[in-house]
Amino acid sequence: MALIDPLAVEFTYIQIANHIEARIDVGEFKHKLPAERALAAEYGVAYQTLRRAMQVLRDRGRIITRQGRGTFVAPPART
Amino acid sequence: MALIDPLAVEFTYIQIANHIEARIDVGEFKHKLPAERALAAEYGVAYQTLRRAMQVLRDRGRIITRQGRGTFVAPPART
DNA sequence: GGCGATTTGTACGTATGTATT
DNA sequence: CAATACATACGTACAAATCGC
Repeated sequence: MALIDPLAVEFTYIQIANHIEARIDVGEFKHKLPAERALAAEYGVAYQTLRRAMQVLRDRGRIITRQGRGTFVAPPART
Repeated sequence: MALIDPLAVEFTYIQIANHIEARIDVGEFKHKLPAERALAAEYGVAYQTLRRAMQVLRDRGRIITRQGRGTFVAPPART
């Protein structure tokens, strides 16, 4: 599965952020997400690159991260 | 001048962000800031660490960064 | 309370790409 | 076209918080 294309228009960390967000939307991740380093390995990117993607999702309000605990799906924002 | 103390309570990139912000406030930087790599060398930290500090200042609304052009002091926010 | 395992956080140094001058 | 300057990406090491035993 050619998930990440380094030559794509979108940057790697944006592609990953979008992909993880889709996995949240589809219900694959309901509560706790895999460890950052596990996700980095899964996507075949550097840890710091995956951290960037996570930062994007935090900015989008989709995840909540706590040191030592993990990363969790954020409750849907009230509309 | 022991600018950055790796053993301080604040993280390196926060210390640097605060220090650069003070230099802006004091009028040392009025328009254009030195290049990121020059600042990294001046503070004796890695380029990516200085980039983090700059991100903090962008978040604080103190600077504006443009690829290929440089980093500039942001006009004061209206109150 | 201690200890180890797990997980996120910071920091480093480097390479390459992209935009501006 | 060359020099300058910001942007992304990699891989690594160590620190800090949390959890289970």
